[in-house]
Amino acid sequence: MTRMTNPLILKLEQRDRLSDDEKKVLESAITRVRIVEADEDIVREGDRPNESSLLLDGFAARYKIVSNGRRQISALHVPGDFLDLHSFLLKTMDHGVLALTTCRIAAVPHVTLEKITDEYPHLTRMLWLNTLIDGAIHREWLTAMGRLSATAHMAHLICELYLRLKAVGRAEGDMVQLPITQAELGDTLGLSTVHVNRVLQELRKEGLIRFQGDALTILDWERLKKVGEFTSTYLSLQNEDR
Amino acid sequence: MTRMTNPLILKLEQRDRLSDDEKKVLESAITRVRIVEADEDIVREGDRPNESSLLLDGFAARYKIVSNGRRQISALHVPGDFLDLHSFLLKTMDHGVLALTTCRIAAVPHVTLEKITDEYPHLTRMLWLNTLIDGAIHREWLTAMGRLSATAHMAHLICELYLRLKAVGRAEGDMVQLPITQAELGDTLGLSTVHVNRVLQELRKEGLIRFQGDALTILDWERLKKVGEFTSTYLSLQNEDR
DNA sequence: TAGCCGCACTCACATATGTTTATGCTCGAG
DNA sequence: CTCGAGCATAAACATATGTGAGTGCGGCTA
Repeated sequence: MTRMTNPLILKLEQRDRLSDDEKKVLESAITRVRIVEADEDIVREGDRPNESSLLLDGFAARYKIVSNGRRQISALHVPGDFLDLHSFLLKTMDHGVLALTTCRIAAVPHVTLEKITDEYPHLTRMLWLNTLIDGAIHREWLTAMGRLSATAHMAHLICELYLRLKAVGRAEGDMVQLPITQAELGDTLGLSTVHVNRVLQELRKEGLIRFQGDALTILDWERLKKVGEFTSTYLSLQNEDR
Repeated sequence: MTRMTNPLILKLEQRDRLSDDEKKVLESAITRVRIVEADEDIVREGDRPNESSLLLDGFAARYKIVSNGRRQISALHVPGDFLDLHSFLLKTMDHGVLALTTCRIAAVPHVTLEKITDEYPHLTRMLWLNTLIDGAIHREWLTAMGRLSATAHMAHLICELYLRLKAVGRAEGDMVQLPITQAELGDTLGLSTVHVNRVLQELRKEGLIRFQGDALTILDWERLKKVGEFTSTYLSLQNEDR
């Protein structure tokens, strides 16, 4: 059940080389590990955390509630993702983070992060990079939301999640476990659940995906990418000096 | 015509104290200043810049083009903003940046940024913060785009731009110069220009704004904020230790 | 083993926003 | 002083997506 490697290290090592020293620093940055049950808040809007949460296992989402009770999910997180690394410098949370499934979460104190920025420049850049990738994903979502059809947007999201899960070793061939309800997908894409349903059926009918229970299978990667106008550049999956 | 203070310093000093030393480093980080005419690209998608562009004067936008030629603007920039600080670590541009008006742009070499991360931890955190604010704005736009009506979204954008311009000393009372066409606003909000027009007229009719030529005047700040469900937390306008 | 709850799925209908096409400013170029 | 380009505005009509009100299945829980 316990993973060998800290999934954050796995994630960062895909983007650049980490020294043994840096890995040790990251490992020891974790103070405590806790479990958060599905549908519980991990951080709340308005909080001023003194530690950042690293997702070790499970799925989580950043979200905001607007006046009429509608919800928008602005980020979906998979193991290896920092959920609120930005709270280290932004201080006040401008959104909440909730567990979509049972989550295993490691805490990294902000004082430790500060120490890293004081003493480990390259590691600092890697953490900075981590938040920059979040930003790149936000921009991609904005484009998809503003200018793609609902179907294309959904295809795009599926491509992204598949690659991100694969990058942290959570894909089994063409299949990933994606324990997200259609209502949650709607809150992510800015759609009603009814329309999410319509759109998923279209992707299924086109033979692009299978989605039974939590198991999402990519049936035709090339066509799915084309429908979703997906290119993976923004995920920075290249390993290079940073 | 020339501004006394580097507007980046103005922007950062709103968020935390900068030492004289840090300010000197920022000032001398600039190699050359260039002018880019309206509608010209400042950086192109796919580029791998070895310097980042700091906007000294003018308006600029990050954008992406999708298959059918439609365009989505994922960020609007005002003086003091870094246009592609993220290219320092992301390396490859996943979007273009274009000048909306004539722009005065300073170049900061990536080698200089690397040196800053090696030697100036606090200044590094301030630059990191700068990109985190970009990210916070992206999230806010996602929420507005996904869950607000077109009218509310427009009101929200206007509130944000007003505050951001004011924060770098570009507001004259309730008025700001906003040289952005309705087509560009549409590409920002994910709307057609026709609908942008409808929505602006509604805001005018409601007595919330005046928008003549480039001059945007806030007539009723409180109601505009309410219509746009706007709270400024995400802009991190608080001065505190970071 | 019954019953309930969450979730996927449906249908009929409503509407916010898009599309197409056209008009008339305003301002700069010549 | 005229012309044309770019932009804001307008009206008629089209459509993607939302809303409201269900049904039914599968898996917990008592």
